[in-house]
Amino acid sequence: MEYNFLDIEKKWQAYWAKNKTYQVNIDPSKPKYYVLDMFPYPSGAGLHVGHPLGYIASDIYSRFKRLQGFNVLHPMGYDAFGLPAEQYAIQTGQHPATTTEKNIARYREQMDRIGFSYDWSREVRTCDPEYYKWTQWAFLKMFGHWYNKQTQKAEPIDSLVAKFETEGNANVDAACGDVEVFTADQWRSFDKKVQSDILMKYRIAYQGETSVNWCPALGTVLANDEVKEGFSVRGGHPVEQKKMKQWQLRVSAYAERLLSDLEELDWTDSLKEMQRNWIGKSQGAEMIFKVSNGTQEYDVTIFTTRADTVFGVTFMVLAPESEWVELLTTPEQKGAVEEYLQKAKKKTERERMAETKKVTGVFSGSYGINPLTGEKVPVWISEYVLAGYGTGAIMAVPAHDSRDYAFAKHFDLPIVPLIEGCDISEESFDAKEGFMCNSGFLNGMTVAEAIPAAIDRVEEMGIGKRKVNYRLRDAIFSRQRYWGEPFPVYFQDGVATPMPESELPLELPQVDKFLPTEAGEPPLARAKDWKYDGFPIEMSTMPGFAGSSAYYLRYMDPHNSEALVSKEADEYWRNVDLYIGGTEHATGHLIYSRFWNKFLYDLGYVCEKEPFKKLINQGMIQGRSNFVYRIKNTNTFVSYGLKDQYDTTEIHVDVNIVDHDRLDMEAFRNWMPDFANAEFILEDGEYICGWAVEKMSKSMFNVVNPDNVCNDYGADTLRMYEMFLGPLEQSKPWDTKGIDGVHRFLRKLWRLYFKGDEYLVKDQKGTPAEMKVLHKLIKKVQTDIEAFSFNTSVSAFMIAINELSELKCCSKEVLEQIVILLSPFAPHISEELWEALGHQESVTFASFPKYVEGYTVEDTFDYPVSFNGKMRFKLTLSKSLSPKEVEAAVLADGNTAKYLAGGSVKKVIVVPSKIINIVC
RNA sequence: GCUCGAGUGGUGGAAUAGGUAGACACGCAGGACUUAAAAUCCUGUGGACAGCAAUGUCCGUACGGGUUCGAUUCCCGUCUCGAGCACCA
Repeated sequence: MEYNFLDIEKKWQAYWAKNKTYQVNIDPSKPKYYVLDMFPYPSGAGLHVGHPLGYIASDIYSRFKRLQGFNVLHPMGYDAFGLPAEQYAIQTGQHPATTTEKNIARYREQMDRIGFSYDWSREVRTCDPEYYKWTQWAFLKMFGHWYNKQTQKAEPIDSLVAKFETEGNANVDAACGDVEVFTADQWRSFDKKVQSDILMKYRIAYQGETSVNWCPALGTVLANDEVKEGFSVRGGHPVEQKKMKQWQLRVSAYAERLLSDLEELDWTDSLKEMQRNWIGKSQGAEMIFKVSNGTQEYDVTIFTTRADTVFGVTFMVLAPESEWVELLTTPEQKGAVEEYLQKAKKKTERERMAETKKVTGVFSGSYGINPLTGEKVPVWISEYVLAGYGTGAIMAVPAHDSRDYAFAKHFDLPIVPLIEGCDISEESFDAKEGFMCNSGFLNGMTVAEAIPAAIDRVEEMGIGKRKVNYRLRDAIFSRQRYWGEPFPVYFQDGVATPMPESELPLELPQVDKFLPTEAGEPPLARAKDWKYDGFPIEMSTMPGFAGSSAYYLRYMDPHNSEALVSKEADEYWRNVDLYIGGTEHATGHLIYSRFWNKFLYDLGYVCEKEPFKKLINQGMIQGRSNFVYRIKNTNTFVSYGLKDQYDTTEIHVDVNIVDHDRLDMEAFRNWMPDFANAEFILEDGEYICGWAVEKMSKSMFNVVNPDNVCNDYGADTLRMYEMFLGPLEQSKPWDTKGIDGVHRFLRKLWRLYFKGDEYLVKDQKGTPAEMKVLHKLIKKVQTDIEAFSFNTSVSAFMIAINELSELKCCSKEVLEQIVILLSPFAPHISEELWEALGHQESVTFASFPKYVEGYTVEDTFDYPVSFNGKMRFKLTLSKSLSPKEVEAAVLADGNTAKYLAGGSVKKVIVVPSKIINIVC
């Protein structure tokens, strides 16, 4: 029997499906382990070789954990709502559900060929009404709750209303928008609309006017993490700032918990750091400056992290969008200010970013009073102050802040140094070091001492207090699109009202077109009868991250129609033990999901406060592109080595018609009509292509399809090769030519069991030499898998199989365990060999072998030797030598001695009071 | 600009509580078996120098320093690449 991978893989994939080998159920007698992949968005292009990398790693780990006796939950599903399907629908008129369905079928087919051990009975799709029912349900819960800062958790909105009715809102410490203080009597006197507007400012899911990232080309708003450098992540269209009324999630309320709970997570430092930066905690103080516009005085609150520099304030700055601007602009400055505001408003986000170094601003006409010095300072308006951070107003200290410095230089404002000996002639001194000067009672202190001292004084004076600010903003939750979850909310006389939970799911309505209406309303405005009880239903839909925020919970209990997840399932599976996916979700999905989980935790629906215990970011697999070189204005192509002798253009060539960088010239002529008559200038009779590592994409003609690899080499080879390529977390280029080595390994393995039709395995014990190879391998594979170092374990397999081949190993005892060890990596061939060894049941249900320490250690001999009568050494030798010989070796040359005793020892290294290596 | 991470043969990459640098694999070169090819197997393969040879010597982990008997590994500085954030007061 030859190693016929095509038949073998087909056979076992069918077997697993038929026997439901990987279906799991709650089993309290076994420890659980939950391994999750970030579910894919099923795009029309299908999977390329890079996509399954993480899935293969998680599959290996899942299979490993099963062998160790864990009850492993390893599900898969589809993040199926999203822009590409909708854009395709706009172009073709096809319903997004149709294309999505088709793409999912294709993904499934491709995944099945690789032999994953998913429990497909638990599959979820975010676009399935039975699934998004629970997305909508969570939204309703968020709508029905507020965040109590005193208890640091979400509480029902009814409890808030009860408080308002009895004592007003003065003692309510909530994460909320700007609300005036009112008494219980006032509250009761408000009409329904006013009450509803006030409550809206407290809700965790709320509707509010805010500056949003508006993408005209896509006709929708986008979240901060969906925008990169002023362009949409999907499609790369320009994005501008616009004020709009939008649904939002009060993620900011959870900022502190999202930050502090990072500590207990087993994530990479870099990923935690990214989240910390995104949350952006900064400790400082708020301070009140009296500001007068000549006729009236106002209290303007500013935020600063450098309270110590208050003696160096020479001006103040307001954000253009700040509400103070209108109040503080004097009649004389009105014209200039308005002109400036107009200009600033017109700029897109992109332009603002491109001009960050350009200093712009305008004087308001008002003056503020420095509360500590009593000095009068001018109040300016400038774009460099952001309305959305802090209070939208700052005290400017040009000597110690580079932005203030640039502004002061540009508008010729005074600069007062506050730190002894600092040089501020060319740039500001931003470092927090040195001793204070020109600073009244702070003089002589270090910066570290002065900051708290200054805040203490400000608090004593009652003109400010300590304050922590976060950069994390609330998530904008509506999208003006069709292909997403509808909001289960309708508007009764302008009051947003939640639908009853019994109405869920609120299904997406049919529409004639997927475009916004001519009036600029979202596509849902096209739906007939988009009404509830005669009232209009919200027309935007939820963003992509809505459906992906709690999918890991749904896998625990995917068919439950009564709850997102039953108590029993939640308490058994708890949370994800191992999560594998790309780093691109660091500040999006992984923040939202944590927020969502914490919210449900507050409400008691889930029992763990963090969703993903351990997280690994797999690297990207890049493409390896090939090039041909066309001599300009001809149809002649010159080989790589000779291209410098001509004036050439580099052209991407399909990697599938190139083998080992040698071009198949006939295939090239047939590839595209343009090249039908191509002529070649060869070196040594071959056309050699150039190459480069680039992103794997259609336009670079470097896409390698996993189906082709499975056809040519088999899924087991693909799986092992992807792991062999390099460390999981590292980006690395795909290069098909290296795959032969892994394939050869599998064939060599096969030949240990079969030679032609002859079955070689004998029912006998392993020899000591064979047992040593086996147990070293067991130890290596186990520690490597536990450390996610899959590339080195593949190497270890290769070495072990080479050694066993050399030993002509035919022991059933040894070869059986080899199969178990290999089964996480190459499940198909393992099943086949396992069956050949006489087992009825799948190798999935075997147990992971235990190594015996005695077999895994080198043969060593310890010699206590004293040297120079002073030092004492312990030598570890790999060959037996007499103490005399060893002593001679050490004495031969003090520290680095050389000893040639019959060729058994080459080098002796002696380290005082340490172990010494002797190499044979 | 700030914050992380990384730089090792022709290629992908091994090896760090400091101890034979280049495991394993690809590629390349040579050989065996074949009419031939495929497949398989064997040998060599960082660089320089010396030798008929076994072998030996020196240089080598981005660059420059430091600690150490000993540094790819630890420390300081420089350069390059990658990722993230970016007027966050």
